[in-house]
Amino acid sequence: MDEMRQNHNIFSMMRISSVEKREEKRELERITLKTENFVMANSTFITPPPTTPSDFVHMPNVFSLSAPPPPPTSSIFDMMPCDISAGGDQKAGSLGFMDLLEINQDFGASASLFDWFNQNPIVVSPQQQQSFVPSTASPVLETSEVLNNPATPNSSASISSSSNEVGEDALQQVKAEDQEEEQDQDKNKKRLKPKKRSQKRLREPRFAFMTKSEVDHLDDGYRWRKYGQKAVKNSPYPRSYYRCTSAGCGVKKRVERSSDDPSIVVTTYEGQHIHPSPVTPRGSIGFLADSSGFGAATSSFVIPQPHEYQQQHAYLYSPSPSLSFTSRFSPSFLHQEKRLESPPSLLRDHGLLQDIVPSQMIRKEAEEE
DNA sequence: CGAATTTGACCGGCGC
DNA sequence: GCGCCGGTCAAATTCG
Repeated sequence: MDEMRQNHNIFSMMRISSVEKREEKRELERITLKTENFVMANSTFITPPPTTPSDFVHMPNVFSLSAPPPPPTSSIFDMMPCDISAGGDQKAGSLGFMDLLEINQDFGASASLFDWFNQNPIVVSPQQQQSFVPSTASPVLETSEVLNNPATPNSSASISSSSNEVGEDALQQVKAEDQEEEQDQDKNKKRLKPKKRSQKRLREPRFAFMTKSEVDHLDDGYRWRKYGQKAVKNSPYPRSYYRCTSAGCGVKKRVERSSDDPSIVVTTYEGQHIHPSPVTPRGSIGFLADSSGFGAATSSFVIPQPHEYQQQHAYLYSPSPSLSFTSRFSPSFLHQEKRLESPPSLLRDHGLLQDIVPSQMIRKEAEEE
């Protein structure tokens, strides 16, 4: 486990809307791949310690597509191809990969990310998800597909109510219909019997990570079962689909390798684990065991943050007050180093934290002000 | 032998 | 309506 983990270095992540317009999705993917050109060109990321993904970057799923990508640098921060202020999916999202990374979090007054989520239920209605207008609205939104996950006791499902009831009704109706149809068609072989698919699929919040790894399927402490693989358009590399093997847990993830840079793996989580990680990595507890960010988080990780990093995060993720979620949420992804037992200087020696404060970033900050 | 993976078919949404 | 495409299913196959 640790060994595998050490071979993976997450250098970016982005949040992905659960209800994406295809256009947005394609653009997102395009940009996602583009980012690889900006990332850590000089870094090898072979053996980061388990707690080193200091190059974690939070990226809202809806980028400012018009924003030109930054020039290539070796900085993890410079790679961000988007204007965070463009808003984006502000739902609470998946964080499970943090488990793998043993990343510590700090959510201000909250004892943990999970606590923070509990205190700040963030969900997005499909309408809101589709528009994603950078707004000054509170990140706390109403109704979410998240709520449609019947097996998500720890999520903010309590807000959902009506949508859930409707969903259950529909499900029962669909089930009844399925029974009838299956009786008629069960003699048919493969794939001819209609399944519950007739129910409109409701997407869970998605959360994507870009990692630099030679291994496609990153070990994040959960057990996954591969259920599909598809060729990716414009890419020689296939996309693999995995599902959490725990009973009742509908978390999925898909893994694909960048066509531009085969060393880069894009892992997208969807849904929320309803169970703790079956494999609890050393020093990993609490919400980290939940890849969705909502689930079975119980512990707290409140570790003093280096002031300098907070400043960076403020710059990176809260260019506007409207991003209260993002600005509070995402910076913590950059705080993995908080938990490091070794000082940052050590990491720099390994090339892990170098350029953590790129000069270019500082310039940008000055420009924006 | 059970679990996991592979893989081609199928489903459903979406754009034209 | 049709075709494309992402996502899923499930039988067949492989693996441990």
